[in-house]
Amino acid sequence: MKHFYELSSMAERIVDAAESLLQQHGYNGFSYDNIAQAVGIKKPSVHHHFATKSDLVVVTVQRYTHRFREQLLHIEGRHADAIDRLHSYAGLFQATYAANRRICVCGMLGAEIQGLPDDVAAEVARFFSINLEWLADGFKICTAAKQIRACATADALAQNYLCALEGAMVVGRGTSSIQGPQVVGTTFMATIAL
Amino acid sequence: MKHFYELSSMAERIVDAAESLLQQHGYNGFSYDNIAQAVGIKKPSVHHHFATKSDLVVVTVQRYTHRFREQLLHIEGRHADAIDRLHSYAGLFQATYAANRRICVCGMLGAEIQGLPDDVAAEVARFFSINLEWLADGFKICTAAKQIRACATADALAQNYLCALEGAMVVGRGTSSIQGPQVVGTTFMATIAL
DNA sequence: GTCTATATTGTGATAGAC
DNA sequence: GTCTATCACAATATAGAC
Repeated sequence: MKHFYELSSMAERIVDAAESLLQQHGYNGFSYDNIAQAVGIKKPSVHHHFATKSDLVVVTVQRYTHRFREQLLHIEGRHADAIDRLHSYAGLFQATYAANRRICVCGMLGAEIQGLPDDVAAEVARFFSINLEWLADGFKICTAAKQIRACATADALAQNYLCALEGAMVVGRGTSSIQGPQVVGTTFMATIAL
Repeated sequence: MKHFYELSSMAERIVDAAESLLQQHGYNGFSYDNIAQAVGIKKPSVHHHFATKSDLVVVTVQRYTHRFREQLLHIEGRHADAIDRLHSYAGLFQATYAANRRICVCGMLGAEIQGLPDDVAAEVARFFSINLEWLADGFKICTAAKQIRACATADALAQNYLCALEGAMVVGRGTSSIQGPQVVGTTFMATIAL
């Protein structure tokens, strides 16, 4: 399997298309032909770059997770305060949702997880683990610094925050809401504020 | 379109199968042949009961929503206290998730909403509206009775609670967690407790 | 790398016999 | 109500020419 660092420019465009289609229609909702049309080549040419659909999606999720980690680092660079970092975190989901109500790649794949290839499922689990760990670290700092009320463990708060944001994308879509995950994140942070 | 009240026993079994398949694989993840095998008839016989897939799914969601409302009424009958009612609400999601990690029919369809037939999308929106309204009423009572901290509006709390529970099913699946939405609901209620 | 052509299987849906 | 047979099409994937 190719690493997303060594993708040709066409392979990169294919992954771009796959990411977008995954966010809008899910694993079972797009085909190699959709990809082919999106990037302007024929179906078999897509197979030349990614032999199987599961290959393509694994690489797509790996790149998605990698970029997410870059964003987390970016937040750490911009905000010294843990509360500010956690607040900014919701902005990552908001930015995705604001782009034509796209949802998190792993939120979509999490819903579809039964019937997904094992290697895809493993990447989804990895994405959530990374996020839960990052969030838990943030909530630990807030708790230790007494910046939030001691109402739950850092792990439980991390889980709640992530679930609320992922759920906000799904519910927002279901209700055709223009309002995105940010407001849900803001409410959550308000409920645990001192 | 048939109403779910006047379904023959075979039609009922077909809707049972559709509900289960929707919760596990989503709209794009099951076929009429899957249904046929689940209930032990052939594919064209399924079409005899539900002419199109969108017909079948609309009726399935309508019945699902109806049963959910029955459960809400049941909760109101068992609990006089609004806090208890809201806590019980999470149990509805927990029961679904406990059955082989199934997720909410409308959580799944909400994620897939792009590309779904319009009449299906309308039923999904209706499910969420009903739930948000019921929850908002509960949080209004809690707020008025000063049973919770005044940290957000009742509408915002309702939205947060529903999103957290829907998200918990998706994230739980993605991480192969045995722990379900109940614990997320409990954490949320703890964060707004006095 | 890209293409045409094709294999194979699955899909939603219909016709018409029983 | 159920079946066999079939349609028209879309899916993932491969072979092999250019």
